[in-house]
Amino acid sequence: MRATIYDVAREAGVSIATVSHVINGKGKISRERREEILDIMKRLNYRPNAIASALAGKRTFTLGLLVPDISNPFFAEIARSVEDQGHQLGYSVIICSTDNQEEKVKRYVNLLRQKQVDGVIIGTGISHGELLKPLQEHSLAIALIARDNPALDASSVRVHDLEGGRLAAEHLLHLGHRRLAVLAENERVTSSSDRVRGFVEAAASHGLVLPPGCIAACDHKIEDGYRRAKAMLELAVRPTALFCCNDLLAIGALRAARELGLRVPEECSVVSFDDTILASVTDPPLTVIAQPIEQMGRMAVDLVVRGLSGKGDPARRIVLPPELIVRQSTALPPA
Amino acid sequence: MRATIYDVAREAGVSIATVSHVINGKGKISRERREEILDIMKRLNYRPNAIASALAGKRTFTLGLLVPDISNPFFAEIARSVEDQGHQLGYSVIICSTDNQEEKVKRYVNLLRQKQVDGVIIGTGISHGELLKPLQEHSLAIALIARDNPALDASSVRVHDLEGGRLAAEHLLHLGHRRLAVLAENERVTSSSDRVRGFVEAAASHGLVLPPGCIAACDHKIEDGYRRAKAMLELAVRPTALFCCNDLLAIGALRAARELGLRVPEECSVVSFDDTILASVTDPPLTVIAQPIEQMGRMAVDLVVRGLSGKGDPARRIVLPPELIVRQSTALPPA
DNA sequence: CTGAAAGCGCTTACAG
DNA sequence: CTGAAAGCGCTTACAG
Repeated sequence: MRATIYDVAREAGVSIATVSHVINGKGKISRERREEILDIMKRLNYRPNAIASALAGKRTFTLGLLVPDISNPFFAEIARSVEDQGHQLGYSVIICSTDNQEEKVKRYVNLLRQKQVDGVIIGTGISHGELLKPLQEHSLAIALIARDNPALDASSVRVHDLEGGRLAAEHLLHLGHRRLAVLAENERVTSSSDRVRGFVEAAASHGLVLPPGCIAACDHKIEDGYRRAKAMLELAVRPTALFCCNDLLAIGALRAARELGLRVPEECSVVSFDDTILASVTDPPLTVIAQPIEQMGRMAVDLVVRGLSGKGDPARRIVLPPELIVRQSTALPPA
Repeated sequence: MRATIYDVAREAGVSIATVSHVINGKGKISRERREEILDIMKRLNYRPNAIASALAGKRTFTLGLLVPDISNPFFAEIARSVEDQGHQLGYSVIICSTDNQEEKVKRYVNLLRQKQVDGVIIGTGISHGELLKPLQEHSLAIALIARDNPALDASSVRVHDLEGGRLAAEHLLHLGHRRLAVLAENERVTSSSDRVRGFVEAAASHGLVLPPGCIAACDHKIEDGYRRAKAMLELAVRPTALFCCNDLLAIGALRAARELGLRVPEECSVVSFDDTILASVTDPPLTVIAQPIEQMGRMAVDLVVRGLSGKGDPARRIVLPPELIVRQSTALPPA
C-alpha cells in the first residue's frame, strides 16, 4: 500500500495536522521538525493523495480543455500550449473533443463538473452559449480561446480576426490583385466572419467590391475547401487570389489549383489563416495570417487560474495582433 | 451550492446508502423507490461527486496519456483515438507531453500517481523503463502504444514495424529501384530500427546490400530530415529512392529534393511511414506505410481498462499489420 | 428491501 | 509551535 499522511505522522511522532502543515507550508513549524518530517516523507516515498486533498476542500488542480477535435493541428498546438502553461502552474488538463456536437459538449460539461475540475478552457464552437451557462452557474472558472462570445460574461483571448482579414487583403492588394475570392467557414463562426469582414472592408477601401458569389462558406475540412476552390477557379473570369480562413481550406485550394493545372503562386495566389504546421509543409509553403497560438494558450490558462483566486474580477477580453507571414504561395497576379 | 447525496436522501426520505445503491445499480431497491429517487436527482440536478466517489474506493475513471508531444500530428491523432475510446468507457484522459525528457516524465508520472489515475497509456520514448517501474509497482495499469519494451512486463499495441520496413522496400524494389537510402530516427528508438531492419532485410533478399552510409539517423523533425536528405541527394551517385521512417522526415526529404530541383517522384521516389494528416497534404501526396492509428488508440485503452478489472491477466502484446498506401511520391526510377 | 456506521486521506478552524 | 476533532461526499460491508 502507498504511504498515507498517517504513516508519516506516526513515523515522526506527530499529528497528521502537523504533517499537513508542512505539506502546505502553513502554520509555524519548528525548523528541525519540518526537516525531519520532510525526510520521512522522502524515505516513505510519500505523495499526498490529490483526491483526498481535493475532497477536503482544496482544488483538484485539473482543467478541462474543450475543443472541436484534438487531432486538428490547430487545436493540437493550442493543447500543447495550454498543457505546458497548466503544468507550469500545477494543473493537469483533460482533453475533450466535441466535434462541435451539442450532445458531446453536454456530456463533457457534465463530466468535468462531476470531476470537479477547477476551470475549463473553451475552444469549441460557440453556438453553445446555453450549454456553457451551467459551468458558470457552478462558479467554474472559464476562459474562451480563439473565440469570444459577447453573450457570455467570460474571459477570452483571441486574435484580432478583423485585422487579420485586413492584413490578408492589403497584402494581395499591394501585389496588384483585383480579382479576389474568399473561402470562409460557416458564417455562424464569428471568428471566420470577422476575417471575411476585415478582408471585404479593406478591399472596399481600395475601391473594390467583392460580389457575394466570391465568398464561399465551407465546412472545416480539406475536401470542402477543394470543392469550393475548384468551382471558383473554373469560372470564366477566375480570381487571381484566394483568401482562405484556415489552413485546411487553403490546402484544399492548393489541391484544386494543382488539379486544374494552375501554378501557385504564378497563376493564383493563396493566403491562409492560422499558421499551423500544415502551412509550412505544403508546396508551396503558405503565406499566412498567423495566430499567436502559443501565446493564446498560455494566456487562456492564466485567465482561468486568475479567475480561480478571483475575488470575482470582471471578465477580461484579450485581443492579440495577427501577423502576416509571407511565404511562397503569393506573388504578383498573372499579367 | 451543488446538491449532494444527502440532499437527495433527505428529499426522498431515505438514507444515503439507498441513494448510493440506486446510483450504482446495486442491491435490491423497490421499483417505485428507485424511480422516485431518480426523479429527485433529476429535479435537483444532482451529479455524484466523482472525487468523493473515488476517495471512497471507486476508480477515478481517469487515464494518463504520456506522449512526446501532443502537437505532433501523429500523437494528436493517437490522442483523439484514445480520448474517444476512453470516453466511450467512461474515462477521461489527461495529456502529458514529455518531450522525451527524463525530468518531465518523472514529474508527470508522480502527478498521475498523486491524482490516482486508474491507468496510463505510454507513447513516449522507451529509454524510461526505470521511470515506469514505479507506475507498475503501484499496480497502476499501463499499456504501451506504438512501441514495446521487452524489459517491461506490460501490455502493448503497435504496428509490425519490421513488416512495414519490408513493405516499403518491396514496393520500391518492384518499381525497379536499386539505389536506396534511408532516413531513420535515433537508433535507440526500436520502432525505427525495426523499420530499417525490415527494409534492409528485404533489400538483401533481393541481392541488394545497403552500404551503411545510406542510412542516416535523424532527429524527429523536418529540418533534420531536410538536412540529411539533402546531403544524400547531393552525392555523385545519388539514391533514386528514399525511405523515411516518419512523415516529418519525409517532408524534409521532399523539401530537399525540391530545393535541389529534383522532381518527386520522377527523379526521386519517397516512401514515408505513419500516415498522419501530413502525408496527404504534401505535394506530391506521400506514398506511405500506414500505422493503424485509430485502432491502436482504441486497443490501448481496452488493454489498460481490461488490466483494471484484471485478475492479474498476463500482459498482452498486440502487433497490428501495416498497410502500404500508394499515393504519388513513388514511381519508376529515372531511366 | 433499507439503514446505521465506519472509513477513504486529507484540510482547517480552534484551542492550548 | 502543535494536536484533537469535525468534515469533505461518497461506498461498502453488515445487520436487520
